[in-house]
Parts: sequence; C-alpha cells; structure tokens
Amino acid sequence: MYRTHTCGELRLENVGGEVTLAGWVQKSRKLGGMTFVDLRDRYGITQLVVDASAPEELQQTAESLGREFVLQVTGKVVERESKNPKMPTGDIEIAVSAIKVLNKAQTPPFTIEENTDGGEDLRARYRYLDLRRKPLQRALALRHRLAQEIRSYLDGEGFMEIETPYLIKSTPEGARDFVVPSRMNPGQFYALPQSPQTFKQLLMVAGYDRYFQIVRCFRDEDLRADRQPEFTQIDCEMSFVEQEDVLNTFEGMMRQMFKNALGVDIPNPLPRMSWYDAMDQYGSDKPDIRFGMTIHEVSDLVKDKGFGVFDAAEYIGAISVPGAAAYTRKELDQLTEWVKRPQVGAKGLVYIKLNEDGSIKSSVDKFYTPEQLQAVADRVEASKGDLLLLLCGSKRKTQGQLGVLRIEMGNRLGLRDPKVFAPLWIVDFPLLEWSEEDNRFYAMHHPFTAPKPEHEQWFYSDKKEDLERVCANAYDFVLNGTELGGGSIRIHEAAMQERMFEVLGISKEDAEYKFGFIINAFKFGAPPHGGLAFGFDRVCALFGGQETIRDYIAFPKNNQGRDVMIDSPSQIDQTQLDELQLSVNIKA
RNA sequence: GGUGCGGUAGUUCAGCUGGUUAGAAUGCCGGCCUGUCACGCCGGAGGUCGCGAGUUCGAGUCUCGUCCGCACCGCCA
Repeated sequence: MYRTHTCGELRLENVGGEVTLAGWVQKSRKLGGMTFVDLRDRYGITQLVVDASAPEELQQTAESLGREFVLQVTGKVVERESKNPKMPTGDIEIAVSAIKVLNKAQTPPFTIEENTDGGEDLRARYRYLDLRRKPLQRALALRHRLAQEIRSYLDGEGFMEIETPYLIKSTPEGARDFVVPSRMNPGQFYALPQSPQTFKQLLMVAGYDRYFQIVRCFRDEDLRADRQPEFTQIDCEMSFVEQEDVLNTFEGMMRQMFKNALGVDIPNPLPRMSWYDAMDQYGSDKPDIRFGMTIHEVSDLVKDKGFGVFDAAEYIGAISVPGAAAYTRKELDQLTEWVKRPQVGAKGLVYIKLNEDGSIKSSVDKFYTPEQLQAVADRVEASKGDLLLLLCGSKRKTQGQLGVLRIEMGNRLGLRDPKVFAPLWIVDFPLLEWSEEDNRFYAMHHPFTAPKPEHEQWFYSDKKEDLERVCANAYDFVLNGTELGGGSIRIHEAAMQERMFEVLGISKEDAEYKFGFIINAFKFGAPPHGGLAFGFDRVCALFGGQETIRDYIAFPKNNQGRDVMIDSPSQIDQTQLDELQLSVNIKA
C-alpha cells in the first residue's frame, strides 16, 4: 500500500497516529537543523518536518528534495508548535521517520501554485504541470460534478444515453467539416460530426423516445476564447413532445445543476423572451438580462427636426446609461471612437447628458429644444445623472450596435457580475434567414427545424415575405449574454422535410445524396419529436464564472487549433499517404 | 482573410526622443539559520533582446518582412 491517507485529510484527531503519505513536493524550507516540506496531492497539502534529532541520512534526504519530487513518506502525526490557520491541515504535521523518493523531478518552468507566474503558452506546453494547480483541478472537478448531475437527472427522467458514430458523412451546409480519409475506400472521406443531429432523430424514428449523450463534436472553424474545434455537447432528443415539454424538462435539468453544483436557485419557471423582443430591446439574440439599460426606438421623437443624419436614418435607438452624465467631453469622444471601430461599426454617436442640476447638454443641441430632448429621456425612462447614447441606421444593424454598446457600458459600470446568474429562454425564432449575398434562404437553426403549425400556410407560399415571417418552435437557453444551448421541434414528415430543402434551394438530387437516409426514415413512421443541445464546455465555464472554456477542458487547443504540448496537427509519413492514396499539394 | 496588443535571464516584466558593461522581482545554485509556512540573511550563476533584412558612426529601441502567442471581426446551418 502506497499510502494510508491523502495529503488533505489529517487533522488534530489523527495526532499520535503512524501514517504514510504520497505526493509531490510543493516547497521545502530549511531552518538550520530542521527542514519543513509541503507535500501536495489533489486533496491538499500536509507539512512534513525533519529535525536535528532525526538520523543524519534522513536529514540529508530531506534537504536534497527539489520541487515536484514524488515522495512516499512515513511518520507520526503530531500537533504543530506553531499552527497555520490558513491551511485545513494547519494544526498538524508529520514527524517524518522515513522518506522514499519515488521519483525525482526537473525544476518546473513555472510555479505550481494557485496563482502561477507562467504565461498561457508556456502552461499549454506543460499542460500536465498546469493541471496540478488548484484552479485547474477546481475547473475539472466542476465539469465532473455537472456531468454527474446531468446523467443523474436525465436518467431519472427516463432518458437513455446512446452513443452515435464519429465517422459519418460530410454534409457541407453550415460549419466546415473535419474529414478523415478512408483507406479501404480510396478517394472517399468520412466527416467528424458537427453534432449527432441526424442520428438522434433516427433514434426517435427507432422508438428510443428519450435519448441523451454527452458527446464530442467537431467544427473546422476559427477559434475563440469560447470556441474549440472539438467541443462537448449535452445532446438530447424526445418524442411525442411539444416545445413546452422540452423547455420544462431542461429547465429542470439546469435547475438541478445550479442547485447541486453551485447552491444557486434559479427562477421557476424561467423567464421567456421572444426573439423579436430580444432583438428590439437588447440588440442581441442572447441578451444579458442581469442589468437593464434596454434599447428604445426614438425615431418618431427625433426625426424631421432638421438633423439630417437622423432624418435620413431608418431607425434611431437609444440606451440610458445610469449615472454616466458625468462623462467628460474627452471620455465621450473616446466612446465615439470606440463605436466607430470596425468591431462595432457605427458611423457616429449622439449623446444627451441629463445633468444633476436638471439641465440637458447634448451633441445635437442646435437641432433640438430641451423639451424635445426631455421627451427622448422620458421614452428611455432616464432620470437626472444619466447619459443617453443614440445610434442610427438600418434597424437590425443599429439595434445590434446598441446591443454591443450596452454590453460595453454594462462592463464599465460593473453590472456584469459573474457570480450573478440570469438564465432565460429565447423563443419564437424566425425559421429562415434571407442572405442578400447568396440570394437564398438559410435555416436560422438547422434544416430539420419545423415551422410553427400556425405558420405552415406561409411555409408553403412562394412569396419571400411570407417565408420571412414563418416562425419556428425553436428555443435557445441563454445565460448572462451567452448562448448555452438551443433546439427545436423537428420536422417528422418526409414531405415537409423535402419542402424545407426546396426552400433552402437544395436540389432534390443534392438532398437525396446528402440527407436521403433521413428523408427515407421519415417514411417509416417517424414520431413527432424535438430536442436540444447544450454547449457543455460553455456551461462549465459560466458556472465557474469564466469567459474562456480552455480551463474547463483538460487538453485544449490554442488559437491556431494547435495542441502545443503534443505538437499537432503534424505531417504524416509518405507511407501513410501512399496507403491512403493521397498526395499533398500545398500552394505556395 | 482582416484588425489590435504582445515576444528582452528558467519565469513574469522594466528598459525614455537610438548612445558606455541590458536591469528588477522571482526561480535556480552555494553558505548561514531549530518553528517556518510568500521564512529570513549573505553570495553566485544565468541573455542569439523571436527570426531576417534595412536605415544609421551606432539598433533591445526606428522601418519593412516573417514566425509565434493572446483578444476580437469575418466565419461558427
């Protein structure tokens, strides 16, 4: 037996006991004749002490220990002469009688402590060392806890966890696929799934009416702090359900996750907001409702008063920033520059200051009377001390810009506390989205989403404006301005699925080639069904109060999609290429 | 594909309008130290200033290119 206890569990009541511990040397401190060693494992740290009364050889061993040496230590638990209230094990220490060095270690390139001195790239190259640190342990422990909560909840609700294949068929709609060459079928390729979407629907056809899977998915797109090329979804599907059933089931799951992992109670039921309201009031389909500062249209109040920029605009919208009337001219100029950056894309910024003394100062004073400006203030429910910010342009674009500005001001005012959780459902999404560039419709969610039954008449219309107003029974789960999941009630009839491909401009032949299997399956008694998927990595990160998902993945990839520890992707041998009958042709 | 910021001891960083021998902290090594726990004190080693061109009497510093990292835009049905 390597150890009798872990490094985190010994307390005063263990004093007098003979124990054996195993772990890593966190740090050692030598004070003349005595040496203290902090021994660490994932459960905690226990102090070892070797003093001058110990055998000479033991003293020498203790003095020779370097950071991260792996030890097996035997000794007696004793009460400390000077206790350390900062450590859970701070009342005791081990009076060591034997040290066995199980393995020596090179000095690590960064400190393995709560707050390391290492940069991101260095830590990524030595990920196995970074993972020894408490913050990473906490992150992975949270991920584990949440995965267990998901399984216990869904199991309790009668869901079956069923695995679906990773080597599937490429369907180049949406994100780029990762592809895998097939040696036995030269010139042909598998694709790695972007999600198990079609398979879970086939499981519904097969009668497994409640399915889930915590499953890896793959998308060959550029990375972000919250986007990895391989990521994990909580993928779920149910038969004989309506939207209401799906929302209730997964609200329940999230409620249990919040309660059991964080001790947080979320509202019951969760708030719901239509996609149109979200866009109008928050300029986003993933609104952060932890704070107000909502968007209001003020077009009718400011148009045709002689200010040409507004007169020419389709839409003028405003937000009220509480307590920001004290912004200086310089700060407002900087804010104007900020909204003009390409990432926001506004042409300019109009401000109205509601000073504490009741006076009003704006950047458009020569076009508007104080009464007219006050009317704008009343519309956005602003009061003395607030700063109104106005943007104009085409409706959705301007709302989007106001939404970005709103989030920025929320950040500046400290209104986006990661310890506050404000989840909600966004519902009633448009089914289709028109692309001007491609002159065709795209599925807003995916092409298996069904139109709302009451909108089906428009779905079969040939008019663009009819198709544009078709809504779907689609829903997103949004938390603190991040989309954590989404789903829909699916199409379950072959004829409607064929109509969808037609609307999307996918030819019969193409649809048959790419999705023939599912259209076919629908002809054999597909039940009404629907489901959703959550981005598990993002769920973990947000529960942990972080914006980056990397720390919640044991071995993540960097910005360029590289694993800098194992140095992948990499070239493969010519023999491998030959076997696959592939040749590499890199353009200069 | 694009934008911004960054790359200087093992590590995290400083290094001004170009100017003598490139610094600090920490880590590492050696010495002292019997109650430390961010131990303390003394001493020491440690640098291709990412790489390549260019400007200049002279480049860590300026210019161009390139590579790498991070954040963002595009992209992510």
